[in-house]
Amino acid sequence: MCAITPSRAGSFTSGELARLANVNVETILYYERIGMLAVPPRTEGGRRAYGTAEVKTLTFIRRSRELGFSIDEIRNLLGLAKGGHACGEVKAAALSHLTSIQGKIADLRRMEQTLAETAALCEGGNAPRCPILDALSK
Amino acid sequence: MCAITPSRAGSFTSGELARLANVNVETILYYERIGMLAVPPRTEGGRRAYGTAEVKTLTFIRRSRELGFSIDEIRNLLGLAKGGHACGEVKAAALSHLTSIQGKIADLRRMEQTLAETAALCEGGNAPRCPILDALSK
DNA sequence: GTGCCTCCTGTAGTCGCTACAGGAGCAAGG
DNA sequence: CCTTGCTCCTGTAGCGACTACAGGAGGCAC
Repeated sequence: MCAITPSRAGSFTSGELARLANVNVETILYYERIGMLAVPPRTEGGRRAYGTAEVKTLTFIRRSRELGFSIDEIRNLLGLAKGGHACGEVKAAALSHLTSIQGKIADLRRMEQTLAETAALCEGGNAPRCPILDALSK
Repeated sequence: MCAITPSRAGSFTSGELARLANVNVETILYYERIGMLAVPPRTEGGRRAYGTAEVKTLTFIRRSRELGFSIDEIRNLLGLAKGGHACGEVKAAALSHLTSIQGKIADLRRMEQTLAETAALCEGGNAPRCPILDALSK
């Protein structure tokens, strides 16, 4: 499962962290810049040295992003996770996000519906007037 | 329906066009900048003077955006509309876009499902460990 | 005349990265 | 010891589709 071992005792480079958490190195640097990841200590050579906690945090961020949470929402969740015992607030955030996802689904279904109806009006071929184009300029 | 009349004989200012097509003035300027709207003639005072064709074009763009077409896709559709008799290509574009919308819906439904399952694990309250947070860092 | 509204130009910000450029270090192979 | 190639570093610019100003001019009503 975990084929990547730390290059130095107990610390990972940014590339190793990237592979472990399944994100790009550039994304890690970006997260550091915007304050999503703590600034890590450096090795003597000036390279970033991460621990296993960062692997967890970064994986948390990636999973949350995959579920459509915004960076700000995730920042919030991380804050709650740090504080501990805020399960109620976490659940509320999750349910609120769920609602917004359902809203987006509803929007897309309306688009799908309209587009399907409109496309159905059209025979294709080389007709001089296209009912799809007509429908779009109303 | 059409409460806005041209301020000069047969031509609209950018503000009038904006209200007619239901977009922001800034959006019109932006579209001009990126070549989506033709550069209009100016009045003596230096203001843009649009005709009814621009109302149609801009409405077309807005409606297409509402259906989730990208600016580039719309540029394409406008090109086809200009050429005339390209009904087949228009229909193909519409169906291809429909497929991509359906893909997005499927993505969101997966998110919805995962999020709902995850949220259901959680009792809320002030529990020390939160199953939602746990699920997110795996 | 004076206040307000619209219009103009131009630039910078949004979100979440991605893609470079240009330089330094580090490990393996010859 | 030297080269080769990989990774790492910093910093900046680009994407898409706008939005939000700043700063100035013109025009209309009171």
